[in-house]
Amino acid sequence: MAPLTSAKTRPVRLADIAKAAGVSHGTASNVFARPEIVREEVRERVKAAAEAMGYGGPDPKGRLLRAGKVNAIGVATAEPLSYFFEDPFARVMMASISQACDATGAGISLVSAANSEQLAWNIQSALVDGFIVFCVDGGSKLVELARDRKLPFVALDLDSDDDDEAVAAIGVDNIAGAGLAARHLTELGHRRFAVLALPCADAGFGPTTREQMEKALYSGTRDRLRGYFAELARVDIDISKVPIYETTNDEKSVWAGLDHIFAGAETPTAILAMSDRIALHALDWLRQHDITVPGDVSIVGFDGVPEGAVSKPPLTTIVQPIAEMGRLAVKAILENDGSPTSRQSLPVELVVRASSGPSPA
Amino acid sequence: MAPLTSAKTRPVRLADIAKAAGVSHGTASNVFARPEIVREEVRERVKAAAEAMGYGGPDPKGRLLRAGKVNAIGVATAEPLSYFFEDPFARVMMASISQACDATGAGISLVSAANSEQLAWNIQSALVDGFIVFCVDGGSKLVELARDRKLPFVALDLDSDDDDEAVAAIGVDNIAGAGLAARHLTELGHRRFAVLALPCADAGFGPTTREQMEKALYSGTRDRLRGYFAELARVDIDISKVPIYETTNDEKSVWAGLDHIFAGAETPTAILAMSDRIALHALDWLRQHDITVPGDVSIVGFDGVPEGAVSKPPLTTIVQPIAEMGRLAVKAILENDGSPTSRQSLPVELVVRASSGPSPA
DNA sequence: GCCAAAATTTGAACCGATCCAACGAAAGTG
DNA sequence: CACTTTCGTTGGATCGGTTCAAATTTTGGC
Repeated sequence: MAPLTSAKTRPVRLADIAKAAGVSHGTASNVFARPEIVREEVRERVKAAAEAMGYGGPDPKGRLLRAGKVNAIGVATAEPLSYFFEDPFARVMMASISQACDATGAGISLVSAANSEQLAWNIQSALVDGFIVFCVDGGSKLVELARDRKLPFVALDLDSDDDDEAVAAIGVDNIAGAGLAARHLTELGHRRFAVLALPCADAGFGPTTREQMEKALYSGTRDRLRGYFAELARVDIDISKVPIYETTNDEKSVWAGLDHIFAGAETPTAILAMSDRIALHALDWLRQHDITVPGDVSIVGFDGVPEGAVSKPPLTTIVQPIAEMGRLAVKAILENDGSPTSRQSLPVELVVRASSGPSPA
Repeated sequence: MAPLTSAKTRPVRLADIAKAAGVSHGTASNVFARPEIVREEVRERVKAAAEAMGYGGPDPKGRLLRAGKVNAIGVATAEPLSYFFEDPFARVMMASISQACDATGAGISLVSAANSEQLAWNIQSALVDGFIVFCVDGGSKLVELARDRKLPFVALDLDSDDDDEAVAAIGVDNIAGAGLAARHLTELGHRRFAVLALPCADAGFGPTTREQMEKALYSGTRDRLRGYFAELARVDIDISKVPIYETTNDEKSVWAGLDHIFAGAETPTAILAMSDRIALHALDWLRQHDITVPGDVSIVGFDGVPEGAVSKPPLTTIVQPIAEMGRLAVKAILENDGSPTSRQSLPVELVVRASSGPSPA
């Protein structure tokens, strides 16, 4: 084949325009990186050559290798990428992370490890200066992978049991928070409880037990349950009778859970929901079944997402300092050069709104 | 200074462990990239060396340069990064973009060009295989920068006037959509209108005019206005009397706009809101001022965000095929090797819900 | 017009990997 | 035993830039 035009249009490199302009590539590089140190005449010549050859500026790929810094932080989760835009908790967290990044000019790379095949690879090949790992589920595997990259990283809401390793982690005291929720309801006179739990095992939902929940993948789940039950036990409620329904944090499983719970003879007057998302779906179910909140049933969520403030009725919940957590996480990545800092546990707060009231009993 | 331990802990490179294991760097590379072609004994030796020296696997920076593909697409906007998580329209769009990316295993890099200093740099240095540009505002500058990278890119909702250049763009027919909204209201008998507009000039809000709006930075704004007025004029409404209030798409400016509009002697019975976000804020204002919707005032939004379906009352709006747009955009990036494809205009649809009704007059 | 100082430009080294042609050794074949 | 294959390994080229010490040109002073 004779060269028709130029066959494969191989992208123009800096070296090409250097040659075309008759300067060394060192000078060509300077034209783009530090134009002020290049004589004007030469600068114009190089720029003209670049223009003529359709050169789109120095390729960041090349620069990266030398500079070392990507100027972006990776946010990793074991959920699909859309989790970041659909889950209320994640959204609030991401909004605060992104504000912190904006302030410093850093970019954000979203990396998902939803299927375990790509999981490892996505994390291993992410071009980032550090990781923030969302540990909602399958956290420890993610943390391990992220740590193997030897980059600065922070785990959000890491497994509290997992502190054998010195990893930086930012979380809240789930046990105390759950205790707060339970106590709020017992103080209102409730004695018949039900728990709508976050996922425990892989991708299933249905009634479960305390023993089962102790194996939860994500320790936040475990800790919240422990917190609930410690408080209920404290006021002599027979915790063996409290139904626990494991959900997948979505409408379908929550509704199935409530179908199940309210099918029993002795229906609860108080529901402990492990996330606001669960609680909000529950509110929908209760409304559709003409069960008044908080008249017939009280419900307390967990997280403190903005939607909870405008739901019908507004949700009593345990609010996490989500924005603060995001800010701290970014700060930890950007200021930390790799060495793990200590784990931080932030306080949670009970915010009483209209979804909880005195027991009807 | 005598070398205490090893001074600056320079990160371990593949070459280091190759030396330590007594193999060539080619073989060391194979151990990680294609372990099956390396003899087991050697493989183990190299892995052991890597482990011992704390090597975190091949650095993607290096690989990138050779491989060329980043396996991530960049999503750019002139808004702050948090826009992606806070704006309802952006969220829905991002959710669909991220689903498409998940399906192909691509990552997502969020790049913001909120302040014009970083603007250029952030886009120029983003490590991505292509760009999806959100053109809500300041679109053309962004598009220009993105195009200069000579990477595949797609503009979402690009300026309709800007088609002098062959850029791939995916958008909706804003004029037709706005026309649909206006016609819906005129068919309900409305004659007194007000328009709550999207930002037109830089970062300001207040009453404005049609002439002013023609200069809108973002042509979607311009086109929607044209669509509204073309329809109103068609049914002989005196469009010179229709107040236009420019908002910044947030609560404060929308409320100020309504304060302004309803302070006048002849209050409107129908409000054309250029975005659902504006419409939803307006709904709040109207409720607080005991103006019933749609009894006293009808309102029609634009975009079709999910929140509109659950507002009080549910919002009549022009829905854009947001998910479809996201899917097409990702497809265009991933399948396109750089050459711009044609612009596509997707159809919009009027969805009548409860925020619009017959004129009270 | 000569020399030192200042301003530019050069070219090689480097960033951290992957890829591949070539080579050596072990295994298989006649 | 010489002769192909096959398998594993090597080392150099390459990706596309940045950086910096040294070389070169300009400028300024006298």
